[in-house]
Formats: sequence, C-alpha cells, structure tokens
Amino acid sequence: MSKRVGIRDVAAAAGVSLTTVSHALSGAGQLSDATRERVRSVAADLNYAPNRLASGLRSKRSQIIGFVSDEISTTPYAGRVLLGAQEAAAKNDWVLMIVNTSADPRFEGRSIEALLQHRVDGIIYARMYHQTVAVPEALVGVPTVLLDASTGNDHISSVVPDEEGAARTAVEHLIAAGHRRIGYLSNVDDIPATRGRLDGYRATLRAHGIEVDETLITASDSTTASARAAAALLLDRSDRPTALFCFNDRIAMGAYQAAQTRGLRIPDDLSIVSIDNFEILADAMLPGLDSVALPHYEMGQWAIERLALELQADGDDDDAPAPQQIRMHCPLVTRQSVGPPPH
Amino acid sequence: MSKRVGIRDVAAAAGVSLTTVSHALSGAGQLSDATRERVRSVAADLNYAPNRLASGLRSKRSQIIGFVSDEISTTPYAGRVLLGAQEAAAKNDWVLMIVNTSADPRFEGRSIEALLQHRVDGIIYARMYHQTVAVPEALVGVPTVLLDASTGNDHISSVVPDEEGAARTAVEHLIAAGHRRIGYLSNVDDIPATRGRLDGYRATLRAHGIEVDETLITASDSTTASARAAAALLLDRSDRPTALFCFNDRIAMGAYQAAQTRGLRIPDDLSIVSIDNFEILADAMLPGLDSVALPHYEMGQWAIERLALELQADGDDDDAPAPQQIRMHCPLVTRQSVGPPPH
DNA sequence: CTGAAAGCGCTAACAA
DNA sequence: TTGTTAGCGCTTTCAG
Repeated sequence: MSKRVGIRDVAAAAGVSLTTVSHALSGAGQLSDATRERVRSVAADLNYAPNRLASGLRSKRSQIIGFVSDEISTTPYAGRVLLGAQEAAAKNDWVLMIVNTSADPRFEGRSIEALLQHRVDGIIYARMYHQTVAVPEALVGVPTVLLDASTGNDHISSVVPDEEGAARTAVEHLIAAGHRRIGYLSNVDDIPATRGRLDGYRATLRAHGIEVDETLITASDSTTASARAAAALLLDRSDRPTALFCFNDRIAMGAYQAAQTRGLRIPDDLSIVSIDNFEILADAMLPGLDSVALPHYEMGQWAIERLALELQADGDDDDAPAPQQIRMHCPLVTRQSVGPPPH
Repeated sequence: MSKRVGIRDVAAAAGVSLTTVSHALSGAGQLSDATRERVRSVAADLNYAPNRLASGLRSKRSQIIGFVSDEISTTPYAGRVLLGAQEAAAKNDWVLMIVNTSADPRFEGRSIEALLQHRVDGIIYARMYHQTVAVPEALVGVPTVLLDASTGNDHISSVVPDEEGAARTAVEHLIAAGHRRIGYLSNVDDIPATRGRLDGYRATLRAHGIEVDETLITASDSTTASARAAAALLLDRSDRPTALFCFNDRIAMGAYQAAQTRGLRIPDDLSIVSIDNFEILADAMLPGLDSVALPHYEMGQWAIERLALELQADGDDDDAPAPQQIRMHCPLVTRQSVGPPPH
C-alpha cells in the first residue's frame, strides 16, 4: 500500500498535464489516439485507480445507486432482486448502497437521508413483495425507480409482476391438463397480488367456458399451517376439485400436507400449481411443484436499467424519457405436480 | 430541491466561521456550549446535511463499509446476515456498499477494486456458508473482517458458527429425549461444516457412553432428493435408528419424506433434529422441525462491531487490538419433531 | 489537440 | 474559544 498513485503521478510519468490524463481516461475532450493510448498504458502500469470521492465531489456524480428496501432480511427473494440490480449496475460502473428499512418509516427516513448525504445518483425504492406504496417525501427531486411496488401517480417509473397474467398461466396449465374443477387457495392480505391473482383465476376460467364456483375459493394467511386447514375444506368435500391453484408455494406446501393426510396422491389424485417458484421449496417438495416464477432477477435488472436511462437524459429537460410503468411476465416452471384429472 | 445548503450557509446564518460550524457539528475542537448549541439549531433549521463526498475526501473517512459476499442471491440466509451487519453499521453512522461476486474470482477482483475506489473504510469479506478462504491479494492493507469464513493465518479477525457445538446441541437434544440409536445424515462436500458436525456427532455420542456405529452414518449432497435416498438406507434396516440427526434442514426434509413413504410417524416412530433453522422450511414442515439455528444475524453484527473496533484504533499502531477468531454459539429451536423413542 | 487554473464542500493545521 | 488558510484528488471551463 505505498501511497496510492494519483492522477498527477500518471501525468508526470506520461509527461503530460493533469487535464490530458483526465481526458484520456474519461474519454472526454479531443485527444490524439496516440497520447490517449500512451496515457492509458502508463496509468495501467502504475496501477492507477481514481478516487471516486474526489471525482464525485467535482463532477456531482458519485456512481453510487441507493437501494432502499423494506425487508431484505425476511424474504428469500431478496437475493435474486439484488443480484439482478447489482449485475446491471456493474455494467454501468455503478455500485449499490443498500439499506433495509424493516418497514419502519423513521428508520427509512434516516436511511434515505444517509444515502442522500453520500450523494447517490439515484434510488431504487424496492419492496420484497408487490405493494402499492407512497413514495417518501425525501425522495422528491431524486431520480427514483420503484421495484415490486407501484404508486398512484405515473410520474415515476416502476416494475411489478403481472399478477393476473401469472394466475392465467397457472390456471391454463391446469386446464390444458384437462381439469375443469379447479379450486383456489387464496391469501387474506389486502395486497395487489391477492386481488390480481384472484381476478386472473376467475377471468381465465370464464375465458375457457368454465363457470366460477365461488365455494371452490378459500383464503388463508400465507403460512403453511393455515393453508393446510384451508385446503382441507376443499379436499373433504365429496365433490372435491381435481386440481388446486395456490396463491404461493408455502400455501402449496400446506395443500400437499392436507392431501397427504387424506391419502391423496399428487398428481394422480390431485394436481397442484402455484406461484413463486421459490426453488428451495418447490424443488424439495415431493413431487416437485409446478410453479409460476416471479421475475425477481429481471425486475432488479430492469429497475437499474431504467434508472440509467433516466439519469442519462438528466439535465436535458426536454428529452427526458417519460416514466414507464411495467408489469412483467411470469413464466411457468413445470415439475411433477400436475397431471390429468382422475376419471 | 432548492440548492442544497452547505456548511457556509450555516456559518453565515449563525454568524460564525466555517471552522466553528464544522467543530460544532462534529464535536471536535473546544467550543462553548452556547455556540455549539446555537450552530446546531441553525443547522437543523436550515435542514443542513453534510456532503459525505467532500468530508470523506478531506478526512479520508468515507463512512462506507464494503460488504463482499459470494452468493447473496442463492442463499436464503443472506438477509439475516445483511440485516445484522446493517443495523450495527447504522449505529456507527456507516452505510453498507454491497457486492455479490457469484464466487467468480475475476468479478470479485473488480468488485473489490470498485469498493476501494470509493474509499470504503473497511471490508466485510463474507461467505454465505462456512468456508475456509484465501483473502484476496487486493485486500492486504485494508481493514477486513471475515464473516462465516476463516483463513489459515490469525492476522485477521473472523467469525464462524461453532459447528461442533451445534452438532453437540442437536445430538444431546436427542439423547435427552431418550434416544441411543441415532443415525446421521451428513453431506458430502468437503467444507468445515461437514467435518465439524460429524466430529461433534461422534464426540457427543462417546461423551454419553454411546458407541459410534459407523453404519448409521450416511452422506448425500444437500438436496432434498438425494437426502431422501440416503435416509431410506437407514430407515429400511431392521434395526433402524430411533432418531436422525440431519446435516441441515433440506436434508431433514428428505428424511421426512422417506419416513412418510414408509408410514413412519414423526416424532412417534422417528425423531428428527437438524441444523439451520431455516424458518420457511422448518416452520412449514409437518410436524415442525427441531433445528439448531445458525447465528446469521449475530455474525453480521459481530463482524461490523469488530471492524469498528479495529478502525477506531487505526493509525495508533500500538494499541491496535489483536485480531480475534470467534466461533459463535448456535442455539436450539424446538418444534415438534423430537419425542421419546418408540419402545 | 493540449495545458493552466479554478474550484467541488469540507476538515485540519495553525493563528489569533 | 474562534477564525484564516490550505488543501483532499479530481473535473472542467477557458486559453493557448
């Protein structure tokens, strides 16, 4: 760690001025290819690395993106979101500064303040499951993209999963296998996913000429234990459904357990499909669970790329791209939990 | 976002010099309580917030800690580690800059380089499961703490779970319930956890006067499907064990499935305990799985606090604290998978 | 095409 | 106890 080499060392070694070095390295200015190359190779030889604090201070671009999320800690999806965001960020030579607010508004406020003090170039305001949110006061004027969250107004870009589409994909998977009596294990929280998936379920049945039997719809909270009980209600009926669509994988696990307790084999006696594709669960279940994947990685990636776009046009007020609200496609991942209905 | 207020605005408004403001806010220097208070209240009124790029550039302290990890994305534990680290960091007025290297050395090198360019004050070099690592060349001279990782030399602080202790806790839990024939479903990877837990298993049996029956030990990779087969080997014996200790929760899930296939009830016919306490799984399994928790949150917290300690004494070469290598205790979380052996 | 000079907003010597 | 003065290492006008 002998004294870090600075731009002036490079200038001295290359026999040019500070300006020339700066231009050569950043690509700005009009330099002859010869000098540019020479400066670059000298810099590389000296193992020069810029001090981002200094360049950020001067240029007003820190190359840092703030990532504000509610509960990175308690959800297993966070990793994929983060990875997507981070890999996209690296392509832009950005680095992520991440804060977990634990859904505590006070802590959220302080966290955003901290990010702003570090002069982040923009912020990804993320939720770990699809929610409608109010963007915090502190973020007005800061380039922001919402991830797995949306808000009433359309002044801000956002990306969420296409909940209705996900439900449609799942239900059509069952219909394609020949099922007509399809139960739905919904959840009870008043969130976009609940409404979207339920709407998608109903709409898809109707679109295929299947009448919606409201008694085939139950709801529980998203724990396996509660889902077990909800599934039992449907499976104990004499006219039980031949297939179950589950709000998410944890609920599907409850359905598996209820089926097992009753001696029903999956998929021979009962087909099951759900949404999440939470691999640790879906792969581990016996048989493997067919599940529609939520595009966590892709949402993370999209959010950063969108922010890049909006940041690029920053300053030029005119050609600033209009904010975009995206509902992202959710692909089906098949394993072994769906088969034809028993005759 | 009217032009951000700077330290000079505060100085002007308070009728003092820049220095005085700086001192008042940072707590340095010798100011009368009166001026200090006045400056602070003026700063608060103006909504002043320091520019960390500027202060970092000058003071050589960015207040950023780099967090380098192998696979945040693919492990569900990452969240807890991150949360522990982050909450501890916030207490020190630090913020975390996180990079996921996907275990790719090239990408790791570039990521560390990026962190260093941003002049992070220190680095947490983390793994998502206990590993022995070689600390990258680029980190020599940078204050670093290893998290869930250890290295040969003792010049660097590190924290890992006490693998042997965790196994002891698990096995003693079974012994306390009355079991003497206890099988072990190990895993096949050559990692510290594999060796530590196996050693702990053997040592604990011996300590309780139980002879180790090597035929009661099997190994599989850490997927539920493989574990199913490994468990079958033990459960199909006429003298099958009355209890199974499993390397981790996913393997335990395989054991559950093997038991279920054979009509063995848990815990009546077979008791099961494992290590991980991966809640989404352990809570969802039927019955709930007794599992020894890995102290993810606590390791994250410890790593940051340790770094704080070492950073504080930085510069003063003499009173620099000696590096510390910690093996952290792993507490048992009981649910319903352990009972007395069948008679 | 290249260089000199002026700061970005703050902190740390040093004076007063 | 407070103020003055130099920079931290870089980018960016603006001249040559």
